[in-house]
Amino acid sequence: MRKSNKRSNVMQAALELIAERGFHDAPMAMIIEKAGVASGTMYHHFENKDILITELYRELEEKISATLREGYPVERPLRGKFFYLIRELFRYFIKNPLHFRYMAQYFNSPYGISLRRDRLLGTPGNHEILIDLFEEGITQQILKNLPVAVLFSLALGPLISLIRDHIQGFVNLDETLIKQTTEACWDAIKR
Amino acid sequence: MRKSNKRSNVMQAALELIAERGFHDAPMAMIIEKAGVASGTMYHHFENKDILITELYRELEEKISATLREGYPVERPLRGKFFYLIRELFRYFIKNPLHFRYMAQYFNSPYGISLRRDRLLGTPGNHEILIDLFEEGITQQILKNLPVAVLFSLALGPLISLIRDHIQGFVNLDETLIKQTTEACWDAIKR
Amino acid sequence: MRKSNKRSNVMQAALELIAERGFHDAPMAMIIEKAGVASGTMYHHFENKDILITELYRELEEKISATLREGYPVERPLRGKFFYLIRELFRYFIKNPLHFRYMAQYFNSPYGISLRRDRLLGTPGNHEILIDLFEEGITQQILKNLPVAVLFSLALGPLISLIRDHIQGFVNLDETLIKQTTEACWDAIKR
Amino acid sequence: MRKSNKRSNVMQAALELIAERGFHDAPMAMIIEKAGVASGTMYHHFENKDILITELYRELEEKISATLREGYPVERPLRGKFFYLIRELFRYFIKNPLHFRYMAQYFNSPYGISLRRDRLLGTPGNHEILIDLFEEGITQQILKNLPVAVLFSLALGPLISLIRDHIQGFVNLDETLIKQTTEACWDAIKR
DNA sequence: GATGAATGAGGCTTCATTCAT
DNA sequence: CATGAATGAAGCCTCATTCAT
Repeated sequence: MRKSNKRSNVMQAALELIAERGFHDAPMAMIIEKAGVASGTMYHHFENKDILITELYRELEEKISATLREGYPVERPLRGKFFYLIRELFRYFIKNPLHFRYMAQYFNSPYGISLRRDRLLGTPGNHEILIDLFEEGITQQILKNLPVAVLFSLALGPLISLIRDHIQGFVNLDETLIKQTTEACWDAIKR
Repeated sequence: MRKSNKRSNVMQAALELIAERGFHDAPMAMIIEKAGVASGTMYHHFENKDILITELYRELEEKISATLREGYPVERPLRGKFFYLIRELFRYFIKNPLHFRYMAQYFNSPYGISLRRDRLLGTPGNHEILIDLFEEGITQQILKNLPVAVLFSLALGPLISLIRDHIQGFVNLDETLIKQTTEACWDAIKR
Repeated sequence: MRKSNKRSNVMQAALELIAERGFHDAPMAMIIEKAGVASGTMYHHFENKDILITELYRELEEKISATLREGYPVERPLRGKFFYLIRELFRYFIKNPLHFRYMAQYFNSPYGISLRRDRLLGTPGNHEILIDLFEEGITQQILKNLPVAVLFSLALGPLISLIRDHIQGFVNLDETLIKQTTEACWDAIKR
Repeated sequence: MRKSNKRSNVMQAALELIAERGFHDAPMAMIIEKAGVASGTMYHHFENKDILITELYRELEEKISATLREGYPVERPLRGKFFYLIRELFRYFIKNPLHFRYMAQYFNSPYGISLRRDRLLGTPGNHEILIDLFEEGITQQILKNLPVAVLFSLALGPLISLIRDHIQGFVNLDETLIKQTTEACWDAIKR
């Protein structure tokens, strides 16, 4: 007997509507209708709109995090780990453009504006993976001796920007381009 | 010929409120009150909320654009021009954090989501400056042979990410760090 | 034969919440939670909110009534009986302030507004005790020759008013003050 | 040009509906409709339902207060002043039963439960008139030496109780009965 | 008897906008 | 140009109640 699927219907509807129309223009009533539930049911599961929005963000974050951890090449050298993470992120968001749009909105709205790591990579788990990576790289003198936040931005800033272009249809990110871009990011951070 | 005082009061109030609270949480009534005008006056100057928002966006864009063009080193070599542009952008947004927040929201909302250059650099003018720069660099084999959109992302993605961190207080972008970051971006795009 | 535990939990929760917050601000869900039962259980015992409210009123009324009848001095003269009733009412409500607040609300709401004796003394039993007392007093020319309703008000109006003040902390009704007040009420009704 | 009569339309509608149906069962939409205004207009004048309710209470209080002060017999002896006040209160509420019902509900709901002087006589002005009266009476040894709150209750408790009975049709308060009742109240408080 | 997810009518309020002055 | 009372559609959420387990 599966755990209430009304709840996940709501989440899916919210994801689609908010990603496509924005927080403002995705009224509760619209989400409710798309989810095929009663309004009371919505509020039975999510106390209010803010909580729905935040909860949905957390769920997406967790999914991404799990994806990245899944095949993380613990054994490979630093460069290999870096390439793995960036490539998987590219793939994930190309495959799940709604997740990208949702998170981008979240981070650029008052909901997420004050979140640390507004890099579409918020899970403590992932965050630490990258921090460890960067710190290790600095110590080993493989990476530039810059604040970790700067390395983050150099590595992930272009990714965010490009995925948006790809979703909007301004670029076509194929595997070759992903690889080349990742290499360019590596050039930015490496010594 | 000074534009109406009331009008600029409205724009300033809108900038502050929207930057800090988001479009969805900055109702006309609130902007009206903060601006110290009557609601009728507001609609006298701006036909509706969308127009206010767009108008404000255009004004900010024009300011940034003017700033960048002002001291543009037409004579210097490509690398020097690139460093100039990136550095001035950093400086501008550090000096005008509300402009950054406003534009970031604009680009990540349905208002601006479909704008071509969602890189806080939307003006045709600037846009062309950078396009020319990149195309010239590719031809001269100074820059990597990548789509211009990718070079854009490599150059401006980190900037956006870092300025947000700086505004949020997660990094402190001083001139040294700005220079180092710009160099790293150059490493990313140069051959 | 003890009535279901759940049932009395519900009644106690309803008493407390309604007395303190009013009918309109004591939703079923809140009573349900405070009672520690499931919503289905609530409706198992009380068909709907109105019935719960009325049922609770009846229960309180019966308790007060029983208290008054318990030591009623059948033998003592009229004045003694009157003093007994007033004193016991004072004592009861001072000891059970929530009962007072509940009943006060009940009588002043559409639920009880049309009840004959809106004097916190609704039971036929008690009602008749007082009616008999007053009618006897009139006949014996001990009490003023006024409509019974007027005697009621002269005797119980001050009581209601004072108990509220006491519960609110504006007066401190000790035994001395109770006695003095009762005497004053007697002055009001006696010839 | 009269001051907005929309506002007073709203107040009148609220008075009638709430007095007759109770706070719960007088939804804003119903008041709005009866007042013949748009919902926005309602909220233009009254921030929310609570404020409407409180504001209405204050207005009624002020009206009563003004009525009592109007012909207050400053020159007459204490007893005459007392009779004047009680009689005028009787008359006022008999003439304005909706005011009585509204205030009774207000005092017995969480809105007014914590108000001092829940004696349908809340204005500082009036309140002081009665306090002065009682204190003077105590000093002059005309009245019983009881706390002022007790004298209040003895004087006004019966009035409240009787007016309700009158409005409900259980008694018919004519001038004779008013006079007799007032005399009984005087008996209660006088030495 | 007991549970709690689900329901949906309806309540309160917001908010962009209009219009008479 | 400026004012601010008025508008009403629409948004968010509550709440008594039901029903399958």
